[in-house]
Amino acid sequence: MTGTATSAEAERRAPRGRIDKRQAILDAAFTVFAREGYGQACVKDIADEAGVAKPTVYNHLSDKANLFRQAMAAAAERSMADELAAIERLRDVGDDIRTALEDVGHRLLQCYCDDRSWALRRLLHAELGRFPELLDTVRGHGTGRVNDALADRLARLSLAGRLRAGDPAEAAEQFVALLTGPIEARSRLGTVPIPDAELHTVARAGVRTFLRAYATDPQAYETTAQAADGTRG
Amino acid sequence: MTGTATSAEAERRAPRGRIDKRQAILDAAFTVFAREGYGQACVKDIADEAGVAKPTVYNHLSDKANLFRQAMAAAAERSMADELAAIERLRDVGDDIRTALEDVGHRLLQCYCDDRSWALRRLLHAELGRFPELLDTVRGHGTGRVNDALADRLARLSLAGRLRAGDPAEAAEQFVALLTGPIEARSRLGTVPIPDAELHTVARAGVRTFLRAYATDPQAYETTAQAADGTRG
DNA sequence: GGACTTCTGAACGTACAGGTTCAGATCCAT
DNA sequence: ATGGATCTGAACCTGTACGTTCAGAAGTCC
Repeated sequence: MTGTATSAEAERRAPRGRIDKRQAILDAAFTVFAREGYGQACVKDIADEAGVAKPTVYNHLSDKANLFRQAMAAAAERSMADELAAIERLRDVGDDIRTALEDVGHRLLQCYCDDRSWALRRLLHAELGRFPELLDTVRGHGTGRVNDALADRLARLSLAGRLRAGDPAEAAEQFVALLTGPIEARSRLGTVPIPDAELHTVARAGVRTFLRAYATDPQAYETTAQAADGTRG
Repeated sequence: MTGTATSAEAERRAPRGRIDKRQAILDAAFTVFAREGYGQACVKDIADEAGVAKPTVYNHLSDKANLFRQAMAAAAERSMADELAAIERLRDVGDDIRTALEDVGHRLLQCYCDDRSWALRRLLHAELGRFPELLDTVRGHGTGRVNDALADRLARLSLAGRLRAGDPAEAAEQFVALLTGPIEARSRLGTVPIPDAELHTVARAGVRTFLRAYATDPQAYETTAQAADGTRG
């Protein structure tokens, strides 16, 4: 479609003998798979998107299936790294747990609402039947590295007496659920962008409920102004 | 899978000419789409699954796309009816809100964990790009009929002074999130069956957190024994 | 510059799925 | 039983996508 030689095209074609086409192919593959789904995506489109000839794709990655697996793995790695980075912020909670949790919640929601992140989950759901091993690839082998990391942070907070004692894994589960659950519906499964203000609102609401249930002194937080959000579709 | 097979079998041998094959076709279509995904499912397989010739499929439902839409709509209707029925139980809460909520939570989780229900969500996620109108079909035009119904019930409970006042839609959102979030991970997106005991555990945990945050007198519930579950993968 | 590797573009073989056609069988109503 | 509707099974057409092949161009290393 964009096949005619524009200047942008010339630039993309410049490094021709380079070996780093692989990354471009994987990126393009994820883009196309995300747009079309595994079944409907065709390798030619991926090659075009990557600015590469079709045989080059088969040269670097043997199969369409393998191409899909690799692309998903790469996307998952990036996505997971972002979320883990967001959680790291809980390593040094100041005086205000509430603000810290809201901050982390907001960052997690930002990761979660990224286009690539939505696409990753959509493709995971979609192709789990055909690629069962994909679940471990994406979640990071276990209950999920994100949940585990969050559980670790919450456990430390419990130990420090800032949160109620209990199963940290369960608390992490519920914390994430309180954030992502509402987003799923509001964004219409990722098809509608959510303004950052609404992400804040959802994060605040989630953390409010979480703290009411998990704070050692829930009443302490009830004084804080919590109304007048009014961000709802 | 066996369900449709038997019904298809029964129809195949008894009345061959007359009968609404339509329902059999829609059932079979959903089964096959659930197993293969839209792109990889082929109409021949659906016809076979329904015990019907291929032209008959095209006779009743013009397109593969239309076939998909109709099959999804039918499955969604059934699924939504089940969930709404579960929520109806909140119309007459006795003395014990906690037990009532746990009961509803458990029933909702049972609906949610049904094979067809998982398949419906998987297909929705998967094909939302190609069939955007599907979201309204499945959720029931709006924030989701299930969420709305639940919000109605919670609003009444708030008005009766049994739950804290606040946005009922938000409470419903969070209630559902606290239930379904943990299930998503535990069942590995529906690929692993969850024993009913674990559903109970998750429902109890979700309701416990929900009530700590939303009950008018949270302390009243803290006396109840809540430990010794130990159901975790 | 020359040898070696990689990439390109286009063609090819193959397989398979969507959708149609048609003659014959089956069913329902009268 | 007869007529009309529906279903069947198989063949058929067509488009498309996977994966391969190959000659030649372009980059890389000596």
